[in-house]
Amino acid sequence: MDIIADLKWRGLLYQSTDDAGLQPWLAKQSRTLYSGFDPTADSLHVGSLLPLLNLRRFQRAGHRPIALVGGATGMIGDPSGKSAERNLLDSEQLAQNVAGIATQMQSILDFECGPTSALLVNNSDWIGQFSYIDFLRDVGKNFSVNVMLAKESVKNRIEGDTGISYTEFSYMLLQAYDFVHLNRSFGCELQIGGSDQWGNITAGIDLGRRMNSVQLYGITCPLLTKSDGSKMGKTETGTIWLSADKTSPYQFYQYWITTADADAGKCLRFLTELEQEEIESLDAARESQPHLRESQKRLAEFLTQLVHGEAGLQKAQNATAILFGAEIENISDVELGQIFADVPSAAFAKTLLDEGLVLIDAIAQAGLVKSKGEGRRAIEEGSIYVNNKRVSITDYKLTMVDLASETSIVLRKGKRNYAILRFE
RNA sequence: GGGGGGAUACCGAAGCGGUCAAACGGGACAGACUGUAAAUCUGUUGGCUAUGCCUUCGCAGGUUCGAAUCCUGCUCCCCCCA
Repeated sequence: MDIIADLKWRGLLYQSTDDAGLQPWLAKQSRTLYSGFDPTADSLHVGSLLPLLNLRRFQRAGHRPIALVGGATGMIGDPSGKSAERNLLDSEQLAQNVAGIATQMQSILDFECGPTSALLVNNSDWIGQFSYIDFLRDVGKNFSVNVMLAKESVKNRIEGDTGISYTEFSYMLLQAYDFVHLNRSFGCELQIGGSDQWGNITAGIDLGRRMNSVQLYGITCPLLTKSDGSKMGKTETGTIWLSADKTSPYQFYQYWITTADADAGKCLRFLTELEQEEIESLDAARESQPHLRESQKRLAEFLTQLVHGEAGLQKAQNATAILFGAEIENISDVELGQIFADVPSAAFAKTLLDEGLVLIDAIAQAGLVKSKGEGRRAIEEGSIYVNNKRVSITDYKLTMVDLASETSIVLRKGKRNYAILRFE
């Protein structure tokens, strides 16, 4: 199956600048394409997976991907899809972010495979060179404000209440120039991005025609949204990051395991490389035996392995097996330490166990509840577990018999909030 | 500059002298049911040394036995007129 057909059945092809011509054009020879990433943090998050995987699909189909990190444009802020003016990042923070993102991309794109090796570029390398006057003369001259005003991203902001600053208004020119620069430097001819990037992509194509007299291509994919309308990759507690330091492999795995049935099919198509046949059989299984949650398991497995490697996946699955298993007992400190590496913990003196440590105090200090009053309620409601065993005695005291390992007790509130108590 | 309205817990929003730690809705957190899903149902949602005590209704004062509620001043927000 060729790349376009693959994208199509996955539902990843939203718009393209040349529906008919694209397929033969890509089939003819290896092409160079790019997608941009915003360095708003020192790690990518789940939202970046989709474009990154798309680059990867193209790479596996024999094309050369370029991941562009917006070191320069990140200082401006893309108005597309945003209702308010962006906060600007300072250049030091930006450099740090770019570095962090670069290492993460290496697990997804192949940077050492000969002619189709992925490239990582930073647009501050060329945009930073420009003087304002030069930029206006060489690039700005090619833009019609009338056309720019008509672009969706700009129009929305002008018609909305927030308005748009001159800075963000100019964003489009920078991204358009990126495309032209990559075309000149690397022969890049195709830009891919989310559907909110359409205006920026076509701006780049126009500019390419004017400045380089070349025909460039662009395609967009749908934005990945959840069936309930909320954003993929965000939870109430925060963003799901690709960095193991920010989101542990276990948490990452768990995020996908709990994917709603309604979203699972879409996620499998958008975010995995499973074959059509397998995905369709997972669809069927989800219909007939939803409780087995095969789709969610495959999804979590694929993505955790991709982002955190085989070792990360192992850790996540191990932790899952124990945490969602039966009562925890006869486990070693070492095992416990690995499984609960990212779980908050509190340390106490071992002697406390002799007279007994009041459970309410323990869960409060471990951070499972905000106050003792809340802790009291939680126990009354039956939402507190010691070593995965429910305890509903309000004045329960932890003693030596509650140790799950040599020195630790595992506390849990609700389904999946854990804390470790260490007694040394 | 003139006139009017408003500020209440995570958010929205009632309350307009005592029975107010403050209705109701949303959210959140739990429990039941399930499949670590969705939907549904139930409970909880200021703190504590806990049948009581303490701190909260924009800020600072005041009236009163008693104030989120009344008065004075201040700060901020919205609307109308200039």
